[in-house]
Amino acid sequence: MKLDTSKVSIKTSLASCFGSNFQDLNGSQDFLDELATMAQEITVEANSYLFKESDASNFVYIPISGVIMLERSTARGSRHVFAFLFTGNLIGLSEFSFYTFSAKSVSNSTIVKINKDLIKNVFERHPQIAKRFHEYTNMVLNYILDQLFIMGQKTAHQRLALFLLDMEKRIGHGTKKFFLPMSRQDIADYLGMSLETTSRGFTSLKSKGLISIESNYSITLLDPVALAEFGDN
Amino acid sequence: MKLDTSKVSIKTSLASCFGSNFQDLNGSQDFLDELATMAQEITVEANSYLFKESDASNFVYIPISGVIMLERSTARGSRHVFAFLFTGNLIGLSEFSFYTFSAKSVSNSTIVKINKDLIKNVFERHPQIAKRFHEYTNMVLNYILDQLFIMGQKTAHQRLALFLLDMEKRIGHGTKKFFLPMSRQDIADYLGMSLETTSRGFTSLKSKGLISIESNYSITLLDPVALAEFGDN
DNA sequence: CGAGCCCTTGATGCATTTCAACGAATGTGG
DNA sequence: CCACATTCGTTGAAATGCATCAAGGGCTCG
Repeated sequence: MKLDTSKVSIKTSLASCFGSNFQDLNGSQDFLDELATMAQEITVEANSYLFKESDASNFVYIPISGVIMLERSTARGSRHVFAFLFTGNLIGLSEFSFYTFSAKSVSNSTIVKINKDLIKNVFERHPQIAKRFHEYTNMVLNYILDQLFIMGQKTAHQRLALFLLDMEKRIGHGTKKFFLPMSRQDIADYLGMSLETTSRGFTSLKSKGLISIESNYSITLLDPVALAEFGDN
Repeated sequence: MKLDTSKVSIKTSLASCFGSNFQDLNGSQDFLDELATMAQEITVEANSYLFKESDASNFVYIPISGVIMLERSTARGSRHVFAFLFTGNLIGLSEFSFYTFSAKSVSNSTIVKINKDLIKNVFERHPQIAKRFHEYTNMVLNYILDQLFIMGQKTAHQRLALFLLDMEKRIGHGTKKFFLPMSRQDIADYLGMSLETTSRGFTSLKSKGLISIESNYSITLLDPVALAEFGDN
């Protein structure tokens, strides 16, 4: 029940949710103080669940390290992955009282867990912070719209190319070589295709000279511009 | 520049955005008064644009009658339809200063056009109304997540079945026979498939005895339960 | 070294797109 | 009101993309 809000990792994660000039916002200190006493830092093992579909949505989570995957499973055993979330992303922003998807940790993760009532309280006292939060929601909405567009219009291999570009931006922050934390199956379930098609996609992008595969989880984008062009066509 | 906020059609549209007990909310009268003097009711002809992608997003729109389609077009001429919006839906809730899609009227429409500054102002004065608005955003987000799931996991004919069920709920409000306002091409671009596949989908659902097609735009769901089952599998 | 897991590759079949032609509905000008 | 043009929807045939089934390869861990 004690969170060290002076840690750089926590500060940067919060800044990524609430804007880079978060510290200057009216009420930010009050918010940080509340977090320091009421929020907690938890660790989650790889492959275990943060929460499951239809659990009561009492908490909001912000990953500090590691990767979280949001998923939903169908009546007939198949699975859909909605999103991969990294450091500084925000999980559980829904205003519904139950989660509509599960959150599973892909790797060992460190996560800040915040009581939703605390958040709501802060929002009521500090409209500026609430506003930032809603801007974040809006950004997410736009991100999902883009994803919807990709799902509707692109071939499997194009979706994979665009996925890798997105991961480069979010994991590698522009470094062409980066570590892909999720399995081929996870990617397949995210992009709405079979595991085999994902694998063939990797092979195809490799043989086109667009990427190189050092190991299953280490990828280098050899030609991001051409990769983007391939994805956009 | 004068809006008759006492009209039933306008009241119901607002209620649908801001909740059924909107009138009881703190500040709702103030909001209505502002709308009465500052908002306007406009009419838009079929096939004309309310706004286009990358226009400055200065207004928020609420359809009173008619159908609006949100679309984006690609570099190479293809088009994606994000959503069909009906009476009481809300358009342009983005906090970005430019729209990221175009809004096109499918039929002749009547629309309430509200200046975004007015909205922002009201939200600052009345947090309760702002909150309703954000709940609405959240609902939209969940709706799009469902759509993403459908796009990733379902076959073309299943997507069509689920689309028809959604339209029944939103247009017919549960009346099995209803008027489909959009063309086959619009549906195809919404569901991410070709016009021909859409057409074959209609034929297939008809021959399965799930729907009947009185005319191109008049559809009856003969067996909604079976249709839902077909879509869910 | 062997078991198990994840990934890759090959072969086949089905779903969907594409190309092409036809039919139905709608609108226009004579 | 009819002939014609035009738009929109349906249907067929061929080609393609992707899923599925099945087998093999490579890595990791006991």
